[in-house]
Amino acid sequence: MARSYGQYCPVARALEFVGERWTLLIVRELLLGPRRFTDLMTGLPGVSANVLAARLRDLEAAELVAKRSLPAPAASTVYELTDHARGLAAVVAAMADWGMTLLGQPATTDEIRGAWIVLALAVTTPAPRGADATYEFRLDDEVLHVRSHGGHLQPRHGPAANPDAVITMGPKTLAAIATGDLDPNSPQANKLVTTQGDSRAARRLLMTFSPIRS
Amino acid sequence: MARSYGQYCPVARALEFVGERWTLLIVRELLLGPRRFTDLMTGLPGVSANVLAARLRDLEAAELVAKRSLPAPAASTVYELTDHARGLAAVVAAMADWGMTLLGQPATTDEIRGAWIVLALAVTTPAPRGADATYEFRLDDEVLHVRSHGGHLQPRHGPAANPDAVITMGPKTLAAIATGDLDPNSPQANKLVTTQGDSRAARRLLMTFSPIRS
DNA sequence: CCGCATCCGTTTCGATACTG
DNA sequence: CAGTATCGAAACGGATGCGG
Repeated sequence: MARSYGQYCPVARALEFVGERWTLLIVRELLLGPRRFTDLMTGLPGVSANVLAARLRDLEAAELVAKRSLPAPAASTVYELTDHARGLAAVVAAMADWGMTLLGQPATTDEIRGAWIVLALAVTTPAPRGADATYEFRLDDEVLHVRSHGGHLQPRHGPAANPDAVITMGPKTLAAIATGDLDPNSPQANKLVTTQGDSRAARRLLMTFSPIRS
Repeated sequence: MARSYGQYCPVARALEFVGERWTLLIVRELLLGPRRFTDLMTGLPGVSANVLAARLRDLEAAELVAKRSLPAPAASTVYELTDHARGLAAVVAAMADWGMTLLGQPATTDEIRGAWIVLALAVTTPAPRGADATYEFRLDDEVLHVRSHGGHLQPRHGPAANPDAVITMGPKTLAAIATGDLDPNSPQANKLVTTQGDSRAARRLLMTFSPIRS
């Protein structure tokens, strides 16, 4: 298990479980749904297999992650968050909110995944209550969807079963909207973003993703 | 500087700044006000001087911490958070909130500081708007105060200039209230807690610190 | 005393290679 | 696909030393 801080403090205790390198990023990946080992490897470029395996072992021992065997044809195992670990969504959200302010321009060595931006936006953006809807995002070859439900935006891996709107763009374009570098209402954004289905709702969602400018 | 994750993701970026061991606990200490190097050493039992010095150097380089020289008589330097770093209060709050659920009983090797519990409670507890008040806490030899202002509870090191109420107890008693192991209205709590000044308000504050039981 | 810097043994990380 | 084995590099932790 992880090294203790020897402090009777909730913050220190939380860090003993998720404070090690890569751990919170694994949680980030699993917040969008169950994943296989190799899915996590590709979603976490830079991590090495032994570290990932060690973290998953520790998280499983702490009952924050459960290993589940998929039924018949798929013959594979997936990792998923337990209910207790889903409480970490607030921690990841706070990190995403603060981290957005210092994201800046991507370094040449930075990998970009649409899932990371979608997650950050979804967990930090309040959704209108009572107006449930599902949006599918296609960001290069990544497909995800976001469900607006109960005042929250719930992001998920994979396509939506019955999306109200489909939004297609590059992950960098979405990042530019998130950082405020690109106004989703600008003609420039219109060239970079394609919407299908309820385009009006899709536009409204993208506008809520744009930070308030002073 | 800290090692990069090589990911263009707000969460990863935040972790590059505050994800290393001890860093977020240093922020925890500084959220209650400026501190000298040795203050931080005693507030962070277990940290070694070289690691603390290294973290402070990195935080200063990232402009999250500023080193300030105290005027004439005190002839000393203090570290304090910059405005940007104060945005981490939300991260620490989320950690404290989640960590509270797994705090349990203190291990025999655990140090206990009243400041840790007061901070955790203050940042996770909503305060009534429009009813500003100042509470002084005396937890063994530690003295802190909490100001209710604008719907938030602002914790601080040291005594209050003009407290509405003074609350005296052991840090473990406060922790027991925080975890729900002790009902602040119980006769047992009455024996362990002393209040001066506006005792009614003090009781109300302690009740808001108690988690909702199901 | 305060605020570190230096040294050194131990632990952890990261990259690559290898296996059922 | 899902990891384990190995090994050099980096980080951590504890002790000591030292200038202001």
